[in-house]
This record gives sequence, C-alpha cells and structure tokens, in this order.
Amino acid sequence: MSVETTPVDEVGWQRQWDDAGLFHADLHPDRPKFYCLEMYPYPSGKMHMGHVRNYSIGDAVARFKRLMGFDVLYPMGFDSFGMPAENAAISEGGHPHDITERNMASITEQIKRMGFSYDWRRTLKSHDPRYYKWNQWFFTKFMENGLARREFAPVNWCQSCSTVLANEQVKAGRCWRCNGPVAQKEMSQWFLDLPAYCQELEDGLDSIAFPEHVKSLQLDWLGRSEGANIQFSIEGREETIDVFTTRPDTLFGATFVTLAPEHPLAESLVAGTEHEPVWREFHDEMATIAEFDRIKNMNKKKGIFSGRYAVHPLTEERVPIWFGNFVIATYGTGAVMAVPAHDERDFDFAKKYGIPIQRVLVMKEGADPAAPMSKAEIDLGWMVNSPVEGFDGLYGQAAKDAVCQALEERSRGHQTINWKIRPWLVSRQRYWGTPIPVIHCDDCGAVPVPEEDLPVELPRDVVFGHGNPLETSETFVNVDCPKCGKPARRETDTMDTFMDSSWYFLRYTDPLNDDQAFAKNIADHWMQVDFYCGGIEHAQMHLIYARFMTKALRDLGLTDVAEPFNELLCQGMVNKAAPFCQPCGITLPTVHEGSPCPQCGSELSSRSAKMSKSLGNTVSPEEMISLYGADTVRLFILFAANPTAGMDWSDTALDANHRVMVQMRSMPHQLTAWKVKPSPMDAWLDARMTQRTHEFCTAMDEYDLRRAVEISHYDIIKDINWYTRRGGENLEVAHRWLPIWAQMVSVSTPHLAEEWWANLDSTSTFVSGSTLPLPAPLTDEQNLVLSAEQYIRDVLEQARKVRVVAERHLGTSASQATFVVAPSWKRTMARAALTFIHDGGHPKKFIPILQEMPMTQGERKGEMIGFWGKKMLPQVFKWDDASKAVVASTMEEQAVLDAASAFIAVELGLEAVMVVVGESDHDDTGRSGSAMPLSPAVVYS
RNA sequence: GCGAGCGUGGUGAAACUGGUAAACACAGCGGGCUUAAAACCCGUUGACCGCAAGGUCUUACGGGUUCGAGUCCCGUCGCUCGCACCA
Repeated sequence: MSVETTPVDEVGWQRQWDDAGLFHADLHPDRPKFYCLEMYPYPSGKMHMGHVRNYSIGDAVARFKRLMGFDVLYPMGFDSFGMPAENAAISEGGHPHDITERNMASITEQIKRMGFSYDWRRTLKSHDPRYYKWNQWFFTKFMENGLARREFAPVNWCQSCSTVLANEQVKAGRCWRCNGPVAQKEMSQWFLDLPAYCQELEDGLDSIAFPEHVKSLQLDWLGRSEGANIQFSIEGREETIDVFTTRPDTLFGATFVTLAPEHPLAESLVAGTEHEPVWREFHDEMATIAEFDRIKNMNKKKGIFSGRYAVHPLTEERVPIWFGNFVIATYGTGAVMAVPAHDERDFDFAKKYGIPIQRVLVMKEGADPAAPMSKAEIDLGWMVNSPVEGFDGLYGQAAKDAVCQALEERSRGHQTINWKIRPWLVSRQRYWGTPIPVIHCDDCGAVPVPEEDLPVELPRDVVFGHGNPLETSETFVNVDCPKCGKPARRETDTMDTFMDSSWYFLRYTDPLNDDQAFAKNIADHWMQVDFYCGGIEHAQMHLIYARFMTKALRDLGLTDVAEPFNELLCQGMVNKAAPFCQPCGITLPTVHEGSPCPQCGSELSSRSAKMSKSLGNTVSPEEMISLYGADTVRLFILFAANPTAGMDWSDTALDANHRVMVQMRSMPHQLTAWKVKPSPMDAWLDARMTQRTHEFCTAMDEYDLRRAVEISHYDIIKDINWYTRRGGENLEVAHRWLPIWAQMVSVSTPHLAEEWWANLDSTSTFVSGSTLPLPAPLTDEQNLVLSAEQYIRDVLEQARKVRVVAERHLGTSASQATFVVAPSWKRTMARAALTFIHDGGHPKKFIPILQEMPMTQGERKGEMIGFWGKKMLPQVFKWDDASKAVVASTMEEQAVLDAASAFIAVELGLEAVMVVVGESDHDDTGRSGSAMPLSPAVVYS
C-alpha cells in the first residue's frame, strides 16, 4: 500500500462546503428540479461498505445534476425506530432513545467524512415526535375514511421478537428480521386496507422506471387472479359457503368442498356432533403449529370430514364438506370447491379419502368423455358430461363465462378478481415505534386521539423485557375517553416501522413544518423522487408500502402525486473473497483461509461472497478512508463495477485507484507548466475534450457511472499523454479545459476537484457549486481532425504487428518503411457500397450497381468484381460507424500520413518513412493489392 | 412446480434497436527512464497456424432464421433470484 505524501485536506473542504451552505436545496422558479434520494437507513452505529456504495452512487448523481443546473434536493436522515435499539436496551441496559441517539451521532460523523453533498438541514429521524406525530395524524384520518381497521384475525406471531408481523414480513415461514419461527395466533389487531389500492398499485408499475425484476416481484406479491366467487348452500343451514376459484369451467366436477380448519363456520358445522372433537384437535394442531413446520409438511395432505353436506349451486347435488390442512384461511374466502379430475391437489386428496372423481373436461376436442383418469388433467379443455344442457363442447374462457352466467342467473355466484396481498398489519407489541393514537373506552369503543392532543409521545417510565413495555407505564395507559370523559385505556401497540419509511420522502420536501406533514405546493414541486437508490431487499416491503401510502395520502388531498419514485436503481452487493470448499459446496469464514476444509479436509479455493460479519470478510470503511482518503474509496467503488452489478472488493484494485488519485493531483501543475506554444495538435485536444465532455454527460444521464468515471479519471489522462507525445503543449488549451475537467472529476472525487479548482485563475468559489457549460457539438472539421488522428493510431498499431513478421523475412531489422495507400477506386467502391447498404439495399444486390459504375467499364472489370466479393464485402461490415464515416469523409489518407511521417518514423524507430498511392507511378512496391481504405499496406526494407 | 434473469479470456467485465467479439481495468510479460527500486511512459496478452501485408477457430451445448447471430427463435444442460398445496 502506498501512502500519499501530501494528502488532500478532505475534511477542510467539507467544512468549507458546510460553511457556505453549498448543498442547501432551495427553490429557484427558473431552474428544473431534481430529487435524488437513497433509501432511509437504519442508524446502526457503524457505516458499512453497503452504505458507502449506496451513497457514493447517489452523491455522484446529485453532484452531476447540480453541474447541469438543476435545483437538487438530496437529503439524508434516519429510520431510527425499530427493534435493534430496543433489543440492545434489553440486553445491555439503557434506553432505546439514548442508544439510538448515540448510534446516529456516530454514523452521521462517518457519513460526513465521505463528503456527500446532503442538505443536512433537512435531516429526519423517525423517533422525533415532530415526525411521528404525522404518522398518528394520518392514522386517525385513515380511521375516519375506513382505511384503518381493527380486526380479530389469525396473525403471524414471532415468538423471539414477541410481536406480530405483516404477511410480507414472513419469509419462508420465518421472521424476516430474526429468522425465528412464526406461529399463527388469533389477536385483535390494526390493519391498513392496502388491497383497496391493488389495481392501482399494479397499473402504476407501467408508469414508472423500476427494473423489470422489481416489477415482477411486486406483481407476485399483489397476486392478481381472475376467477369467480361461488356460493354453496349448506344442507339444513341458512348460511352459505363462499368459494373462490379461477376455474369456474370445472364447477360440474366439484365433488366436495374443503374449508380451512379456521373457517368462521367451522366450529358451528361440527358443534355437538361426533366430528367436533376431531375437528378441534385438527384445528388446534394447525393453529398453533409454527407455519414453518406446516409448510415443511405441506405435501402431507390431511383432511377430516365435517359430517355435513353442501349443495351444488347448479346441479343441486349433495357434496360433502371437508376440512383440509392445505386451505389457507386468509386467502380468497378460506374455502375451495374441490375438483379432483382437474386439479392435482384435489386429485391426491380424493384418492387418499376415497372421494369420487368426475371428469368434466377433455383435453382434445371430441375425445372420449368416459376415458379413465390416471392423473388430474389441469389444462383448459372442452366441457363434457355436463348434467345441464348447453355447456358441453365449450372451451376455455367461453366455458368459464357460461358457467358464471348460469350462476348469476341463480344468484349463486359472480365473476371476481382476487388478490393475494392482504391488509397491511401495522400493530406491533413493541415499545420503540409510533404509538397508535387510539383510546379504548368501554362505552365508545376505539376512539382516535383528537388532533390537538397529538403527538401521543412515548413515555420513558417503562420496563423492558416482559411483554409489551408500554403496558408497564401507568401514566401512559390510563387516560380519559376523549368522547365521554370516562376512564379509559390507551392503545399500547405501536406502528410497524415501515410506516415511517413509507412517507419520509414527502417530509423531506418540507421537513420543518409543524403545522402540517408537508405543504402541498412544496411537496408537489419536488415530487416525485427522480432517482431512488437502494438495495433490492426492499423490492416488496418498503416499495409496496411507500407506493400505497403515497396514494392514500393523495386521496386525503395532501398531494397530487400518485407514484413516489420514478427511476429506481438497486445497487449490487459488495462482495469479497472468502474460503470455499468445492466438494462441500460451502463458503467458510475467513479464519479458515489457508487451512483444509473443517468438514471434508480437502483444500479450500476461494469464492466471492457478500460481505458479512459471519464470514468475517468485511472491510471497514473508516480504515480505508484513513489510509487512502474518501476520494480514493469513492473512485474505487464507482469504477469497480456498474451500480447494479455486484462488485468485488480488491485491495490491489483499491491501491491502483489510489495511484490514479496521486497522479491526478499533479495534473493541473503539469498542464499549467506548458508554454503558450500553439501547435496543430491543439485543434485535436479541443475536439477530443469536447467529445469527452459529451460522452461524460451522456454516461451520467444514463446512470452509467462506471463509464463516466472511466472518462474523467482514465481516458482524459491518456488523451493528454497522446497530445504531448504528438508535440502539443499549449498553455491556452490547458486553461480552456482544466475547469471543465475539474467539474467532471468533481462528480466522483469532489475533494480533489476542489483543489484543482482553487488553483485556477479563472474560477472562484467552489467547483461543487458550479455549473458546467456544455460545449457545442463537434463540427465536421473537428470530426475530421479526430478521424485523422485515430487513423494514424490505427496505422501505427498495424505497422507494429506487421513488422515482427516482416523482419523475420528480411533477416535483419528494418530501417525504413513505405506505406502504400489504397488506390482511389477501392475507396470509391467502398463509398458506393456503404451508401447502397445505408439506403436499405441488400448486400447481395450490389453487384449490378457496381457493374454500372464508370470505373468498372474498363478491362479491370472482372478483377474489381472479384475484389468486391472477396475483400470489400466482408470489410464493409467490419468497419464500425466511426470508420464508415471516415471512409465517406474528405480525409485524404496520403496527406495525413505525409504530415505524420516524421512522427511515425520516430515511433517505429525507423530512419525514413515514405508514403505512396497504390498503382501510381511512385509505387514500385508491388504490394498495393493488399491495401484497403483506412488500411494501407506497409513494406519494410 | 410456476415466474424472472443469467451463462463471453487467467480475473472483473464491455458490445446501442442483429453489423462481424473480448473495449476498459486487474493480474502477467517485454521495453524506456533510473546506480537501483517505486512512480510514470510505451508496447504486448482468447486459441491455433503462417508462405509478409494474413488465415482458421472461439460468446454453456445442439439445431434454426439471416448476406451477417453473444444478441432473434426452438430444444438441452447448468447457475442465481423470487413465489409456492394461492384454489
């Protein structure tokens, strides 16, 4: 690791930016706005590389947009409610508030050390009553408009977190946070009616620039399915059983009905019969078993008969009612019609319990309706064996429609759309969150806390460790009913912390407002978020809640915004190599490096794995910053991989990036040491820098940050090297481009850029507050200058390759070279062919055109046509667009080479370089046959 | 099982709506400058062959469409992610 001798004073620049209030987002009516946001972070005490990557990306975008003249809103704050702080309070003593504040102070300091351009005035924290007051206010509004409801329902209970979880927060039957088992528990809980917005949430995905895989994840969660609700009446009962099905076309094959054991009618169906104890045992087993185990045993279908019968809505036949372990109480209606002939699950179940299987579809038109069934035939088919007239022969949607119509005529069912996503369960039996602003009164029920009494603040006098801490605060719990004034009890559940992160982006637009959550005109001005950057792990929870909440707040009249985020970028993981055992297929902690596999004893290879504490392959940002500085870390992170790709941490690559930074420090010094000495190369560097500036802006506009950094920190250095190698050293050119280069550099390594900027006479203040004047597009002349230079580089490269073989033939080292430029008829042919193909002509049809051209009218006609097929046709497609443009341009190869012949001679270490046109009087090499446009033949001697 | 995506050098990876691969970087190798090293600069690096100006092969595998396929279509294999008795 090399150590910089004169490091940039990064902290000094950060202080100056801060003092100047450079990144304060203020409104200028004459400027476009840009809202750049990173996902609301939980304030753990230490910043990790994932943060650094996330914010380096966002900061580069924010800084670029400022250069482009936008008003940029780029805030930072903390999702500071949540269980880690509460758990820390329990395990180490202390209070979540103090732990959170301590962690926030520490991580804020580390984030600031990176020099990100946040408007720190706008910093939010969820646990600030000035913020969570509005969670409570929204909640009371939602109670008024019916969006918030209290329901007694089976919910997911995580024992180790001792709280309930929303459906989205259960992953494979386990808690998303602690990975502990999740059990079903019936409780009275608060829900937000997210399904009310299902259709809009699905449709909205078409209007925003989310990555396709995120859209697909969201569609999965919303889970739209089209089908029908069908009512089966129950023999001897008034109630009906509603079932949901996507296959009404198989209704005639329904030979039984299956209910979830927790179905609301279940208990009453079996009450007082011999089936009651069996059901009760079955129900209790299902209700209390951890869902994880239930899923594990999923393929063991289990059911019990209720002793009751339902009546088929169309045929009036008796069908038995069963309870099944595979029916989910909260999906659809909690009941299914079972069609064993055309559903695999029902088929297995019917086989196991000896229930009849009735074919009602055939898979081929006109097939035998009586064909035996060896397995369920689940595809769409043609209806057969219908006990009612007018259905046989119908297929697919027509069959479904016909059945639904028959049901509607009898008022026994209707078409409907079912969604998998369920109401958002927002109650949590934990302390460190927003208190739900409700007072329970024996007479008035659940009464919302009046607006003037908000916020309901978290009390400090609580005891942690035994159940819900809020229940231990007498002063909190005991209140009078706001309606009738009698003694009542305060709600002790707090809100899911995803509530906080579902609208924080709106609060950032107007963070200090104490009269409203945010002023409508201000929020509408800044929203929506133009660029949102964060991890893929929030693709379904946070990003669904936030979209829902935005729509719900819009419907309260608070904004006009329907979608919170437009462009979403999910940055890739930060990985680092860790030991890997090929035979066992496992990645091991880094402590095993260099030793054999602890399980099988074989030698370990290495594999890149996500940085994690458990593997021990983490890298501390603090340490890297202290060794190399923030700029180097930022450069490395942006250059190592595209934002969306996973990146591998590499110490050697980091070191290489640091060398670039060290080298770049001296660039202005080097350039301003040039003299006022114009040369023909000045026009080239002018054109090149113009081109680079445009390329840079295009890359940044496309969020191709890696390419942008490559231009600003690598390509331009090479361009300058080439310029000086070709004899350029004009101070005026340096003065022209150093400021713009500094601006490009400032996007990723702002501290270095400030050093540059400060040393330029022509500039004042800060590069970070400047705007970049986009140079005029390249003129034709400039393009020609660039082409000519590229031509020389290509010719040189080719000449080097040829030389090795040529000298083998010469038997000695070459002392001179003759460049034979292709005779003009070849270029004429190439131009004609390019025009022909460009205008849509088919390559095979070019020969007739060629035969008509004046140049082919002589005795060389046959030779030229042969040349076309053998050499020119493949070549025409090998040229890239730039080369094609050069072929079509007025560039004279001979003139360009003549002008550069001295340079070429020096580069190749030759005494003399001659240039001749092939087939001319000067050409005595006899090699012009192999010369092509842009590719002269080289003859060494 | 369903859905989405992916498969390119020693390595990380580029390649726009099909235009004739491997840009750029890392690692390696050769050279320059140095007493020497570092830094820096220049060159070189998919494979095989070569009669000098090049040829042949190559984007997991097998087919197809096309003047032309990493890119489009069909099939096979492998990997990643998400969902999952979802009715």
